[in-house]
Amino acid sequence: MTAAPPRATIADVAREAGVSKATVSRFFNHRETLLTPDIATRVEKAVAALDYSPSRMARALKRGGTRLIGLVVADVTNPYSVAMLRGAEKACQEAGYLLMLFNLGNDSERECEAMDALSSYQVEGYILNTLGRDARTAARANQLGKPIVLVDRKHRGMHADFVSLDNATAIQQAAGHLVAQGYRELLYVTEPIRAVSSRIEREAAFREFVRDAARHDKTGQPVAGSVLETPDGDGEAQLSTLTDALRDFCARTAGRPAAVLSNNAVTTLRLVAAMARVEGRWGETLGLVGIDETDWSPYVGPGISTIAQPTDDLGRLAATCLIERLRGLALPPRQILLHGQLIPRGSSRAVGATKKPVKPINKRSGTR
Amino acid sequence: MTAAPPRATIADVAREAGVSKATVSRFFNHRETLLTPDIATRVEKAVAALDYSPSRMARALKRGGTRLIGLVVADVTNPYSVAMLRGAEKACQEAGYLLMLFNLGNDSERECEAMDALSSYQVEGYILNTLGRDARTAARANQLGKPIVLVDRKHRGMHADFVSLDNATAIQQAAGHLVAQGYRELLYVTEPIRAVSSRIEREAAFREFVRDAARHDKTGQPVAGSVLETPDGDGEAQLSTLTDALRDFCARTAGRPAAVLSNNAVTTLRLVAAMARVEGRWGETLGLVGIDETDWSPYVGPGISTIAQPTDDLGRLAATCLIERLRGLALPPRQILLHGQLIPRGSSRAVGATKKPVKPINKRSGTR
DNA sequence: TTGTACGCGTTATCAT
DNA sequence: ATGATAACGCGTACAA
Repeated sequence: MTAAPPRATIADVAREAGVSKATVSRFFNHRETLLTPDIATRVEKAVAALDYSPSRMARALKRGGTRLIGLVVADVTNPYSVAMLRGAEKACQEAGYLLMLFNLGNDSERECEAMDALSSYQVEGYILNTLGRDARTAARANQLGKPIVLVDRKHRGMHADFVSLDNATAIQQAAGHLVAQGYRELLYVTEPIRAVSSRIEREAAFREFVRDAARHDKTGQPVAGSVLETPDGDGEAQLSTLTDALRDFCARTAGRPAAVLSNNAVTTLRLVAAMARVEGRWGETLGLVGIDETDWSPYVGPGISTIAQPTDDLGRLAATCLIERLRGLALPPRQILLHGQLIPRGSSRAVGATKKPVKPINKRSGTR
Repeated sequence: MTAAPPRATIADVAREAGVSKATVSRFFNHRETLLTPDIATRVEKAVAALDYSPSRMARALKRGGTRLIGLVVADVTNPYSVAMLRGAEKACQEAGYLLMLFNLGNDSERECEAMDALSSYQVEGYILNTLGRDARTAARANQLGKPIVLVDRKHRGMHADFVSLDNATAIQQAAGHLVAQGYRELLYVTEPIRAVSSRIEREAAFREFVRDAARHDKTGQPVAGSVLETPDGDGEAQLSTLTDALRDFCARTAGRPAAVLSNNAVTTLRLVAAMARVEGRWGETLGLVGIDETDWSPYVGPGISTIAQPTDDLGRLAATCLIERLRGLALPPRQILLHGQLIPRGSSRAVGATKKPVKPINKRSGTR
């Protein structure tokens, strides 16, 4: 086996073609405008012969601009992250950018580490889908002076574009659907809220919904709501706590149609696991609608009703936003919110509920 | 808003500390061995003051070695890919490498494109989880002269390490389990096999299992098996074809306990969708065991029996293998196969079946 | 239109 | 132990 032949350099091509390095460089950067067809083909042949392609490293060093975008993601295991990653990666590729991936594994301590690692490769900008607790990160980020797009989670003190689901509307869709289906006792289950902006917004929207529903009630069947944060961890302890909470909720609301609204896909899955231990069934014992559509939503129990996020669009938009900035767009930070889409299934088909048509919207809200 | 301050360079630090660039460089690369404590602290201060960190680009240009690894993945949407991505990314980070991600979106045409894009950034090696149809890729890859690790799918003609599930054993585990549970009619459902090595191996293993079972049968209840390739596409047409096939299989095997063995998680989900249209239930009408464990396996129907792949280990091993090569390990291509683990659930609990204990092994097989 | 020469930020070699 | 300098591969003034 022969040793690896070193990569051909611009000098090799120049020699092979009998021209200068500058000419070869021009062949790649200004081919049409300032090159003789004769010479161009000579270079072309040499390039093909040596299988040469310019080193992005060297190019970036000279010209600036690595065409690299850093993507920091809180947890690659989260289906939401992957789905939006997919959209972002696609948009980047189309614009000639490549993605450098850094996964936090839900460890917020490593936010700074991630930014630094990415920064040392001169990424031109960042797409951040992170935890948001760490104040140092914001300082670090602003200091970097590179454009940033935040996805799903705002970071306090960070001066950046923001792309996300319209959380308030999504919660209204979900809760409104449940009420329309006849449920009157609502339980909002969320992961520990901490300082995660999307969790804060969703919980706030839920509380507001309940307040409004109570205020405007004329049916004499007022809507009641409460909130449950799932305990930390991932194991048996958490599951049994959740199971107890579900049992408790059932008991507490006996006689009134009750339903659960789930924070996201991770929570929904935990709820499903807990329900498997309760002597009950989604849609009969308890209603359920969860934020985040997944592969399995249609097939678990009677089908889980969801609010589907336009994950692909979110990722695409995040990338697009960033690339616009890289091209020089100088606007104050934008906020782009996309609507989710309610997908009603068996888990929210209350007994004797009135049927309501689905409203399949997904338009972009205004930017500000 | 002030313009972005340009990144501090080694020269800036040198000036600030009143030393030469060489000294600053030494501070980062050979600090302990050849630097006066006095000078070292001066440099340290300057570095902190300017928030300097060396440019990996420039370093790579001079020294070679970008500490970058290219990861080409056939489809980020596939849970298997993501799971192994997670393991790989973690191992890379721990070894000081970063991952550049390229997603093929199941478009094998772009294999070469991916390699080239990654190569232009001077990635030091590749982890490939790709389609394997494209012969050009192998040539391209070998030409690059950089180490490569193949995950899950061999590439004909490609000279590289290979990390994968032990497909033959996995199929034996799955099929053996089904037979032990009393099923006698087996249907192996797979995505279009084409030239994908893992699909070929699994199908071959299935056929072999059936042959052996027939040969050694002494019960008078011989095992029969057949194979079904799912049609291409993703839509309604595919689903109804699959549904018909399932119905047909049920009819054909009426009276004998029948079960389906699924190629991977994607196929399993399609089977689940199809079964939802058939007047039947997994584990009662038909048995089912699928390769790939997923989040939802325990909660769909009576629970889907699976062969769980050690995805995290696979990813980690792939990265580790590659990094060993980068550090100079010169061995002939290795083949590392990991065992899966059977997770029996309701979908394979045949009526009156004998209970068998789970064998929770996951040891590495020999390398060759 | 093409070639020459310099600099991007870093590390390695050679002096000191 | 530290400093000056060349070189890595490339793009771009500037000169021809």
